[in-house]
Amino acid sequence: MSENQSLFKALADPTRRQILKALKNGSMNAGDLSELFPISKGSLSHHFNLLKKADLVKTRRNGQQIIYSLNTSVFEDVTTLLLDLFKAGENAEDGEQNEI
Amino acid sequence: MSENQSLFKALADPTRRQILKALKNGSMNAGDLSELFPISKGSLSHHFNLLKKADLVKTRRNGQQIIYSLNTSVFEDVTTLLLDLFKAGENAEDGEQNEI
DNA sequence: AGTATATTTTGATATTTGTCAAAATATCAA
DNA sequence: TTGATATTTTGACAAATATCAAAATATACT
Repeated sequence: MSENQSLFKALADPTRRQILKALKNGSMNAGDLSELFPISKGSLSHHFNLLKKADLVKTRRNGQQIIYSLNTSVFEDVTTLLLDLFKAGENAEDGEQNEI
Repeated sequence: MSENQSLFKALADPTRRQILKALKNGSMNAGDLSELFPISKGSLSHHFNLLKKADLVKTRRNGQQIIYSLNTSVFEDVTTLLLDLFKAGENAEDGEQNEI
């Protein structure tokens, strides 16, 4: 799957958007995150995985825990992609046409 | 489906993003759009419908043709939603918390 | 080594999504 | 009104997705 596609797909699920929102003000481990959602830890882990593949979150391990945090640098990418979708005259330069 | 959800879902498909991109520099009718894509007109019409529900495109009829154009005002909404997802300290105001 | 805790992975399943072909609808033009 | 063109709608189907329970993995503690 293309990089952009995995990014848009990752944003298309409400649970994943809630996860991002929960991480806005600081990192959280998987267990604490799981208490915010009424789904199994397995399902949540699946969502973490998609967010990670889309480069929307970073992880580090601290002992038994996996700590998730936002990868805010991707935000700029999303903005660029949206501009590319909507704004006439703001096309990607030749040869670096953004994949849509 | 919530307004935001239909918006994110609509953006999650590559064909639909291509449609938006094709409309960036001006409106097009359904038939001309269909020549840009290797899928049936029925399938394309389905995509048009989702884009319309997400308020990403507007339509008008001109005789037998349906003319699609971008609804650029929604671009601001998307930007707001993304800020709400990523930027700490830029939360929606109380009582008008953005649905995610 | 053995047990407990945190998290991910796997396999199964129900739902959603994108697609096509064919039927239906709308408009135009003779 | 009849026929042609443009588009949407419908019904069927395959592929993708979200979910769960259970098994597997990784780390910590005694």
